Amino acid sequence: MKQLKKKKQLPGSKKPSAIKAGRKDSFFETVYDVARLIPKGRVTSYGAIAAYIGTKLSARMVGWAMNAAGTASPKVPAHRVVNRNGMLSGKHHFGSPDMMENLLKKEGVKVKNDTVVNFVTIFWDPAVELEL
DNA sequence: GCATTGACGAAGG
DNA sequence: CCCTTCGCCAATG
Repeated sequence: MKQLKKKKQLPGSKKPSAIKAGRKDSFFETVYDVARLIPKGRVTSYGAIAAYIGTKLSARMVGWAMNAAGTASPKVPAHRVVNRNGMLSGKHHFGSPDMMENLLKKEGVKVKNDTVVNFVTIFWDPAVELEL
């Protein structure tokens, strides 16, 4: 990422993060909860979780939460979460780049070239499955 | 305290 | 159709 100081972040852009009022206290815990609900052999995308939570405009935060997920008490199945292309973007964060693929394959998810083959078929959308 | 980054996503050129 | 840029929000340097 080059990011040559394109626009500089505007000072004071701190908006009240209205995250699922009444759900979890932390935005992260909400993400963990949803991630843990992902059935075995199924995968979802960061955007799907973000949309379910309500922060679809900030799918990045979901990925960020996943980063902290590694330190969560029950390990969050972050390996079932991929980007909208079905690509295992966060495989480098599992300690080993092969671990994520291995885990997915173990659950019956076919991974080819760092990408979930039948991603569309096994895609698990919390907004649909859970029907908030 | 400001600048940069980050496991994304959608839109524009 | 591929690549670049912007947006969002939080954390880190």
